[in-house]
Amino acid sequence: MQRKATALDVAKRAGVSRSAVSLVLNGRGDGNVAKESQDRIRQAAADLKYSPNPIALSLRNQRTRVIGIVSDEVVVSPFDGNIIGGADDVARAHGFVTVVMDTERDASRDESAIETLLDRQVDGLMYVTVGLKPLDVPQGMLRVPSVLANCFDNSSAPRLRHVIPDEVTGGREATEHLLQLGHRDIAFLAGAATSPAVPLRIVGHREAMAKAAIPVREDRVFMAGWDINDGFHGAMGLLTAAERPTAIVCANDRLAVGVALAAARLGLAVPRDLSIIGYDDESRIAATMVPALTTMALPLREMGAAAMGMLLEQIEDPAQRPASSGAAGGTAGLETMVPCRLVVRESTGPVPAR
Amino acid sequence: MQRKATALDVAKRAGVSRSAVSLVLNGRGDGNVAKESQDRIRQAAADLKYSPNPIALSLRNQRTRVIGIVSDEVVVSPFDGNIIGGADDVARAHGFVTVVMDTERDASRDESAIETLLDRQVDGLMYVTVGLKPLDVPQGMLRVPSVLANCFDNSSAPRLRHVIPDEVTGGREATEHLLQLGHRDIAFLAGAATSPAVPLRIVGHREAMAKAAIPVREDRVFMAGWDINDGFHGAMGLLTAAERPTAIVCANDRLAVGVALAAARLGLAVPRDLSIIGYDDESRIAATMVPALTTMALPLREMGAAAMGMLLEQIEDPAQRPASSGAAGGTAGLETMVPCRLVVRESTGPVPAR
DNA sequence: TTGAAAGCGATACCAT
DNA sequence: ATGGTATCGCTTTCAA
Repeated sequence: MQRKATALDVAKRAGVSRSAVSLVLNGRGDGNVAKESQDRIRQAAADLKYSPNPIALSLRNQRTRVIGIVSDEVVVSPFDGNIIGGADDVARAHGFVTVVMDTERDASRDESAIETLLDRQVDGLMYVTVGLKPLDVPQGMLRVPSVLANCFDNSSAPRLRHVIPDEVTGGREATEHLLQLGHRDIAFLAGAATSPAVPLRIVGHREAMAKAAIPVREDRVFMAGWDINDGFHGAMGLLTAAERPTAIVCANDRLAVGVALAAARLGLAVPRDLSIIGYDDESRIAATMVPALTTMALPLREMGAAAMGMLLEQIEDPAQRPASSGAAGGTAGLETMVPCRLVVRESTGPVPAR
Repeated sequence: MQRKATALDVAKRAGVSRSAVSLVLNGRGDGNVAKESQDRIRQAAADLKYSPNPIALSLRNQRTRVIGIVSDEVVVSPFDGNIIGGADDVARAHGFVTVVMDTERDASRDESAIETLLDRQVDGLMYVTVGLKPLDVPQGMLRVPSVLANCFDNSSAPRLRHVIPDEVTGGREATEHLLQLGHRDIAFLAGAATSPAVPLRIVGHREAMAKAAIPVREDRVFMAGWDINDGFHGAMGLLTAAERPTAIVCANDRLAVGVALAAARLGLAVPRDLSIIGYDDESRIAATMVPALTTMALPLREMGAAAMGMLLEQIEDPAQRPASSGAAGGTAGLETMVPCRLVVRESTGPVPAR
């Protein structure tokens, strides 16, 4: 691997000094370097395929154009990494590179991941989680511009901007979709109480029911868990009771798969006898289910893109950093919510005549 | 963010020169620096929490201790990123950092991702894919030590080492498991012909059948696709025929979900009436299916770890690079196979008495 | 308009 | 045993 061309090589070839090369290639040529020198320099740079060495640049400028992303388990888990995808898109478009460190669900690795990244002089930091969750913000994140995606600062005086999905509206619209189809007895299979998304989605559900003036039966809303078997067992209970709901909202798509399995086992046709709606729009699950799953899609890409946008802004213009803008308490100015999107497929239909 | 301590700060505090600091902190103190100076230096370094600036180190040493990982869609897709997880473990243990760039299934981004990484002076490169596949190795990968994980050099004269799962054995052992349970009429729902894993798994299946002296009915083995609906439709065909198989091997776990859905709809109990075996051991799918899915697990972590191990070896000892070792053609010395692992759960059982 | 020189932070060689 | 100095590649200030 022969060495790359340096600014000195370009300078020699163009018959000028290194400084001239630097000026011209950074657009500060006019008024400093003769027009024809400029042309020769640009030509030489092109000939040699010159591009400045980012390492030297970093050392000199004290900025690396690297954004560190720490994730709880986005990379390693089977969940869609689209938050990171969306973030990376935006970073790349601005000439930044992202480096991702996954702590694999081990919160004790947070600090060290951040330190490693900080040590490598990243210009900014982003923390991404698979599911909505409160985060004990690692100390190090306060030392450079930072932002949170799908999680939020758990401290009493939050300091970091965060981008999260609008779960309440998501929950409400899912139920509203069912209501519009004429359903009145709607069950809600929630996930686990440990996720802050769950109560929010339930609030949305209740709002929709209230607006339609339908009382919510308490035995129709319960924590089930997040997995296929949880959905299966939850649904078996619901569907073998004397009076069964005509529709079930699930807090994720895997629960919905379990529900579908239960329905099939009980000889219930979906959506003829039972409507099912999922949450997440998990790729390779929701769209190809039988029947294809109606679901509330999480705006992962948008969240990642929005978070990265905010971060880059802070980096280019440090005045933007919320830390300095004061006004203690409350997540007010720090929170950005992105709407979820209902994807209607085939697992929901009109309420059965009875 | 006040600036970090530099070697000069340490030198001043210890009352010595920068060179002494460098020597001592790099273990080359003995015989060069007085014992007590050494102590003072180490003390000062500890006091100031000194750690060398990696950027400056990179510039000086022309090695960054960064490994670039390019993936087709490991990050963005809902597939398990454990290859990357395993690779990263090993890298971290050796003081390397990985930076992952996902091309999101757009092969035209390969070269530019590699160039970006090379430009940033990564010490080595690894290409990771979600499924086994032939790869048009990006030119740039030949310029630094590189390795392939879950994919292989598609050229006529392969030059890069690669680590892949032993698919033939995987396919064989899946079928053997069923054979041991007494099944004789076993169907094989393969994925799509575009994946090189498919023919290999089928070869394994045929080997097992041949060893048991059972002829393979051609209508029992076919390309179905990879998704839930593909499994569903494939199984509906198989299970509504006059003579139905007592077991179905699926080329992945989502196919198996589809098969289970079909079985449930047809009133067939699993595994009493039908045994199902999956492939991949997809987390959050296989283990929590109803019934829990017996499946052939891919050794993702091991593959990533093995690949990274080979890569780091090449980096530390350039003589290891296969490019130089010659002996054209054949993937012989370049290929490392890692065995798959059968995970027995509840979707397989003894063949039904008839 | 141009080039020389200082630094960014670290290492390694070479005199002392 | 020790410290001065060149070097990695680049930008930027300052003199000419």
